[in-house]
Amino acid sequence: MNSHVQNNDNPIRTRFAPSPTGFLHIGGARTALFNWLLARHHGGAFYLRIEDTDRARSTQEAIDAILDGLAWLGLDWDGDVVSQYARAGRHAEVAGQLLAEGKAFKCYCTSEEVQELRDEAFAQGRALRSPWRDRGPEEAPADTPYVVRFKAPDSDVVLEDAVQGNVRWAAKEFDDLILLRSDGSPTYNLAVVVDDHDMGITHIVRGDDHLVNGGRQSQIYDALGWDRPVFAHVPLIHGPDGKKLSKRHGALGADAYRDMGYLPEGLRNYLLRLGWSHGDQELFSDAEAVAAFTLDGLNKAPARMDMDKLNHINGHHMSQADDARLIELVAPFLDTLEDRIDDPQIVGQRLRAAMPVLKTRAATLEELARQAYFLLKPRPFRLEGKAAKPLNEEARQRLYRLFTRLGDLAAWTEDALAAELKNFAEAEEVGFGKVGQPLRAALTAGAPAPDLSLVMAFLGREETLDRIKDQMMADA
RNA sequence: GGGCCCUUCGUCUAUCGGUUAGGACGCCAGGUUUUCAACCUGGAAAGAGGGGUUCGAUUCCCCUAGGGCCUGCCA
Repeated sequence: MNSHVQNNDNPIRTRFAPSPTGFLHIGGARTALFNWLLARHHGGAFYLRIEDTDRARSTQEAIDAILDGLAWLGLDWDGDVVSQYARAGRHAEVAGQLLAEGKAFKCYCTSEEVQELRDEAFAQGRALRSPWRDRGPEEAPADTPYVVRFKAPDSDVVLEDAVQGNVRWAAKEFDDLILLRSDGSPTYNLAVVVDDHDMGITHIVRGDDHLVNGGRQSQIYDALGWDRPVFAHVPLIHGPDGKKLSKRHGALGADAYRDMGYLPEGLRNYLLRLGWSHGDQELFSDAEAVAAFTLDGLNKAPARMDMDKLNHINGHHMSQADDARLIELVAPFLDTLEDRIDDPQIVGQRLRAAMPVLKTRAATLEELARQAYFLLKPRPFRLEGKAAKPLNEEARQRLYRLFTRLGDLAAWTEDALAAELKNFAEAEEVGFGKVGQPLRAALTAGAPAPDLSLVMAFLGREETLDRIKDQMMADA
């Protein structure tokens, strides 16, 4: 048990709080996953809040993309989505309280003055301090715009982070940060603290790019006399080169992974193991993940994206997935295949028969479609190049004899077919290759496919015999 | 410039002072073999460098190097 587990009187409440300036990228997806898992593990609640206080950069498209991404990943949130912008009044109210208590002040500096102060602070290796923090309101110039700044405390700051441990900063490292802009709107650090407090958030799991903000926000919690939540700053995901994750290295939206044919549970499992571990266990079902996830397993070092491992893990979940669901999910990928049978009844029949086998052979839905293609190839088809090679005159005559025997076969099952092929090869007094190669060519034209007895079982007697006949009758 | 965080096989990681440093992906070899996969067996592969502390350091401390984050009237 870790020290952050809450008792039943104080259930865990987590949140994911993206700013709607783009899609749900892979790092955000992982952060959301951790928060979701933590809440589900403890039987708590997981909330979604959109940090849209920057009106110029927030878009409805981005909000929709994030919601879609979360929904696809299966990370369901509790309650309504909270808009931070809609809570601006409450933020201003809290800022007013801080002002009244002398923990914040109005700063009348012009942007030029601030720039000068900043340069000076920078040169001295300390954070910015506004001269207005100690001036009385009587000195305030009339009709001059002001911002409300937090009066940075003089004491050092210690953040007790569940992942990073205790992190300490000297008081001079934190500036008098702006709480309310000159137009009265709240800034990030104020809004986050107020919202997390009001929403009853107990655990904040987010990227460690917010670690310093955790220090700043701690000061605000303390100034307000509010209990600080548990902070857990998780390392960011890096690209394969160890540098910041770039688009070509997988910094894609969740929808891009969906379009590449990954299963949500596959991506979830992969993301879970990126920066979190549970002994030697690599593969997790959803139930296992929920049961095993605690903050203890979180790692401190950044992890790199590895598509090979994603493929492997996704492949495992493919083989575990429900057949009917896969048939549905693979449809759009089948549509990208050229020249295929599209009779829904035949397609459905063959896919249902073959799916239990096909799904163990593919890492993604895209690959599953390629593996299924041999089922949907319209006949008659012409063999070309390598695929045509096994079909010499001798092989054609042998195929004819096989054709006859298969036509008489009583039961058209995998076992019966396997036995029949074996018997046939023995009767012909040839190695199985002399039978299998031409037969495979005739049935699949070189397309990837499973064992031949399975191929024939999936295709059915009629289609199998027709495909063989096609090649017996084809021009040499 | 300042502050903070990070550093075990190529990659993801286990190890909570004493291990032949374990597992997974990938890779290599072999097996299976009727295509492509899958699968099975085996193999190569790691504590960034330097100081300490200790009977003993991957593990604790310091320095260096490398990487990252913050230093906005962005979040």
